[in-house]
Amino acid sequence: MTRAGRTGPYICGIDAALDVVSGKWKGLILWELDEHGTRRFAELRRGLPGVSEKVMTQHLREMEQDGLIHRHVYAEVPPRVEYSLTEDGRKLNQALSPLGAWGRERIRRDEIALVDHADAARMPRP
Amino acid sequence: MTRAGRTGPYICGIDAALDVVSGKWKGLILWELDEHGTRRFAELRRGLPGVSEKVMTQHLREMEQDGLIHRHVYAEVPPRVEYSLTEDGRKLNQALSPLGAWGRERIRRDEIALVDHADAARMPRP
DNA sequence: CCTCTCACTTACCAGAAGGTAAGTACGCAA
DNA sequence: TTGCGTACTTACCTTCTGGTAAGTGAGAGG
Repeated sequence: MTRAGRTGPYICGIDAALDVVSGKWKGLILWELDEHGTRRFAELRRGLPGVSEKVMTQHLREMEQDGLIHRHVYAEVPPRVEYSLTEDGRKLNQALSPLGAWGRERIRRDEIALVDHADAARMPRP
Repeated sequence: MTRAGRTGPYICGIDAALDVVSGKWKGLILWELDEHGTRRFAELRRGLPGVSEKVMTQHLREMEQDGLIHRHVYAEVPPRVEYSLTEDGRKLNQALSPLGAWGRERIRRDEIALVDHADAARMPRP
């Protein structure tokens, strides 16, 4: 019931953690911000091919409420908004890395197809 | 498109891993099975207060398809079915533990309420 | 005889999540 | 003047998820 109480109550820590990452693009947003440090709305969106603007803002707002990211608005025209990870967000990302390794291993082993982003920047993903 | 291709394709490893744990009770099922080694359907269900039978079977079937758990049916009357983790499931559980730690820390810090299971066995949760 | 247990299955329903498409207010480039 | 880019918001629609309630079929216990 504190400021961070977007949902819950929780049964255990995993429950609480999963709740916070379980949006279709949240893992990717976390990873993008960890890679680049600071990103603007449109940059971030270009990094996640397929997100709609609506869901993008929804996710970002929730992650801000959950204390995972900072949102800095510059009073300029045209508008400029920059997103970056909080300490908590960075820690979450670190906690996610073994999970990423597990997933990558399973993709490799089972030869599950990865999406082909012809236009997206090609870089290693978590 | 192999036998394990319940969903996908995936953008990254985290994506693949989250897909496999993202059912309301899957984290708990994983943890219960890791704790007890082998559990029958009704035992498992009693360990997760609130699951419906329908969702319980759904989750178990999906986790079996995903290669996380074994399902052993004894040809007896009354029916007996035992569930246990596969090697892959055990590894996933290990990969989830930093996430659990992160979540527990956040619960502690923010004093988010945990559900009170008056009837459930009281033991530490991940 | 009635009820409970086991491990489900089925039909139905409510709410959440995510997608599309359009609108907004402003400046700058062509 | 038309369109583009910025960072959104809003309305609407579809799909997914999980919940309830009931049925199944045989055996064991009161």
